[in-house]
Amino acid sequence: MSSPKSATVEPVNPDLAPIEQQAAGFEAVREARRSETAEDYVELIDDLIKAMGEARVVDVAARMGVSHATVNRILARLSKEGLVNTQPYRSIFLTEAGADLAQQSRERHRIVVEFLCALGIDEATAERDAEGIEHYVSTETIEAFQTWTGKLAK
Amino acid sequence: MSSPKSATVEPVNPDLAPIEQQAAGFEAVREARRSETAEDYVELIDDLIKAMGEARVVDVAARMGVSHATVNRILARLSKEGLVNTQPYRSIFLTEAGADLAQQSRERHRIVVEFLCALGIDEATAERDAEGIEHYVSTETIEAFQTWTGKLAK
DNA sequence: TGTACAATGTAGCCTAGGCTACACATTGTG
DNA sequence: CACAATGTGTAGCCTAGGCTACATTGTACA
Repeated sequence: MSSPKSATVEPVNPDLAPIEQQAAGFEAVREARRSETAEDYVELIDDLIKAMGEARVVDVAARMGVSHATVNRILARLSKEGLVNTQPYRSIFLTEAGADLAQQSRERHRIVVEFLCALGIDEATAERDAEGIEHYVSTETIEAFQTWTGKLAK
Repeated sequence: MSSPKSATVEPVNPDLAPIEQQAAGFEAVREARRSETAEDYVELIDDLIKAMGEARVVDVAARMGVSHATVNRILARLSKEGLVNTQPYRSIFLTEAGADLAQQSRERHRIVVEFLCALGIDEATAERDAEGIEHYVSTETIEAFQTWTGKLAK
């Protein structure tokens, strides 16, 4: 290496965050990413059941924009994790845990969208951004969003 | 299936978004996810170079909270994509494209953090949340954040 | 100068989540 | 009732990004 230095030490330069803190942050993001798929799927399945009476693989695939093979693979995982109940050639059902997660996800999603709209962002963009954002927002931030949506609305 | 229905058609129930629009949204999120790793790495590498004079695999690994093997694998991809220059056993350099990307990422990151802080969120939380959020925020929303940070600061 | 140690590189394994191609079920209809 | 069409399941391949274990290189110092 160009200059040997002792080892992985705290920065001489104070511009950088503490190592452990930064690493924990990235780990938290990776953790959030892991649950993202599950949240998106149970939320969509719940929407479909509410709106159409049932959730079918073909509809989930169309709305997620993926192949039905991908949906099947993910459903197998969600089933293993106790979020959905599936039987061959039957439509998809949420377990109680799955329904709870869907409910929470929908709520977070709603809060984020409403907040973005309160900032003056058009609804379509707010929807798109919320889809990506909602999984990475801490409880504190969600609460702040809620508070500010009320304040900005006046 | 429990009720046959014709096929994947527009919802009878109007609660659901149009299929193509929803699918495009999820596709956009997947697209953003693909560039997320690249952005995080070039930003970190740039930070390390600025703060310590060079970016080494061992430091990147410590700060990302992953093994050095993972860093090497990702550096190989970034190198293939023209974002970094690496030579065996030498420290890591950014290409011009990599430096540009780092600059943009840092800017987005800063805007998001400042906005969250303006909402009253403590800086540590703002930093953590920004790490996840910054990759999924549209240009419109970034601009709105900037505008509101000014307004809220008064 | 040799050698131990730290850093880097590499191989191989894993999960997640994409895909296509092909196999099998279900169901509406001729 | 049979069969075509649609939906569902499965196999196999790919990339990304985790890991551990082991090999190799560079550097510092005894």
